[in-house]
Amino acid sequence: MFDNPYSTAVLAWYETNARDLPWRRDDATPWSILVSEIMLQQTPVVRVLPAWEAWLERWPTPAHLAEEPSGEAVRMWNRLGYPRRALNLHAAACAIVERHGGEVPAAHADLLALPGVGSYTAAAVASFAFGRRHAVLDTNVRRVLARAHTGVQYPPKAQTKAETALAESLVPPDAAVAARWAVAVMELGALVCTARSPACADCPIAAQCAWRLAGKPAYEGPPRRGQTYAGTDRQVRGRLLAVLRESPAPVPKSALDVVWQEPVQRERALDALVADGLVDPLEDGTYALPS
DNA sequence: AAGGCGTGGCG
DNA sequence: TCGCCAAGCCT
Repeated sequence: MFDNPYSTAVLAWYETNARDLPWRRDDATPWSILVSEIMLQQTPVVRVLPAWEAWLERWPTPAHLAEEPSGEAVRMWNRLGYPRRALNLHAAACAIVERHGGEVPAAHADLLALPGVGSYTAAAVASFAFGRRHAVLDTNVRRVLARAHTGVQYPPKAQTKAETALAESLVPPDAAVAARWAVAVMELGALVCTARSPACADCPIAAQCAWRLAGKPAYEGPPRRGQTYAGTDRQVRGRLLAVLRESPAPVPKSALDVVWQEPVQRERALDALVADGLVDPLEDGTYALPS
């Protein structure tokens, strides 16, 4: 039996508080929505906006991207971070052309089969682009439900079955309403029920929020591990790839060697980039983005 | 299933 | 300052 005590207030709040994001406009396509979802994985909206515009200007359909070498996708990705997403998007475009006649599929299972598309992204695209009824559970929604429903400040580090079950129990029966609920509760988490300083005074469900009613108890549990960056392989990979992105031609290894002093770590990072398909070692000893 | 994978802004 | 955080995915 469906009982979502938050949906009416959250939906009404969304009507007047939603951001005007380009991938939410009427002229957004399933492809442009898929691109936005991949770009938004672990990446703030403000940084995605210009990248999304440029990407769709150049590749307005999956077929346009599929025609190009994967390295062009990596180059276009610029400094968005996690560049394997560019490779995934290129491979997804190829798969969409080969398996779906160039049209982004609407079925969750078909979306899930695309590289770089996990359960969240598949549900988001099915919901936002096609109006399908799915639980859309991202970090924003997890935080809202942790607070409003469970009464704790933060969700657990790894997503649990209980969270999935809760999210599914809250999906409105009607598909169109469900899609609206999905984007609305995400937006609430992004704008009001934020991680560091939630604006409870502006929250449409503050009166029903279990965490607020309990006096906003502080998070209890294992320390949430922060990802260090300086000195890691990730930083080295980032520097190596930046050299290749910025060079229109293949580069000699000496151009890569200068970005990191320590040779063992440098070689390990380069080997990993090659293994990941982000870098192509050419026969003449130079390196390039993949073709 | 815990940890790797980029980047940059903010409190 | 520097740790935390930002519409996760993959192995």
